[in-house]
Amino acid sequence: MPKLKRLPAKFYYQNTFKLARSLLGKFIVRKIGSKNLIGKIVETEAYYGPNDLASHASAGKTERTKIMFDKPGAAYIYLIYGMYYCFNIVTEAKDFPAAILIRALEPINFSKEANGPGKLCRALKIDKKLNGENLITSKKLYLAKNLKSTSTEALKERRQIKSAKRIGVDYAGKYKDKLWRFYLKNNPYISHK
DNA sequence: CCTGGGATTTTCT
DNA sequence: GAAAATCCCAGGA
Repeated sequence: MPKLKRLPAKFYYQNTFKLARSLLGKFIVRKIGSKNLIGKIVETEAYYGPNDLASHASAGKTERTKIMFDKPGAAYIYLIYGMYYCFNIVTEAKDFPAAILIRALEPINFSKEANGPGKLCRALKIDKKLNGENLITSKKLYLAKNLKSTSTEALKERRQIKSAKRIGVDYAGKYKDKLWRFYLKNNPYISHK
């Protein structure tokens, strides 16, 4: 088990695309009762700004999407296809809508599959009750890094980052082919190749 | 390898 | 009333 340290507010205050890459190799900690479920992030997707047609925020600020306009470090969680929740991390300054969808985790101390945004939320028991949760202060859900990771290990992992088209957004016009999905090359837990 | 459909419900038009 | 940032299963090539 890696020794983990919660990521500070500062971590979330960086450009969305940089952050989407920085998140790879970091850990999600989900506390349920006295137990922690821990997974390593291996795949992310960026949704950026009011013009990105793949983003919910392109339709404007609504009851559902208002969290995307919040400050960095908020959790945006929504129900998709009537069955699955998706977990996102809000980025960019207040009132600029952007978020990063966490698409896949490598399970560290649990056995359920988490290779896909819906499966990930099912495995970590993330639902709408956690929508708007502040990841910087929350006791139930937060992000962390490996305290013992050396700089050479971190560098090695950085070199494993690949980018690709986002999944399931063929309707998004000129935004559908943006290479805004990021994943760790050769990691067996990513949702798509 | 690929394509298509069903499950299930919130959200927006 | 249709669509949706998904997943799983069946069937065809």
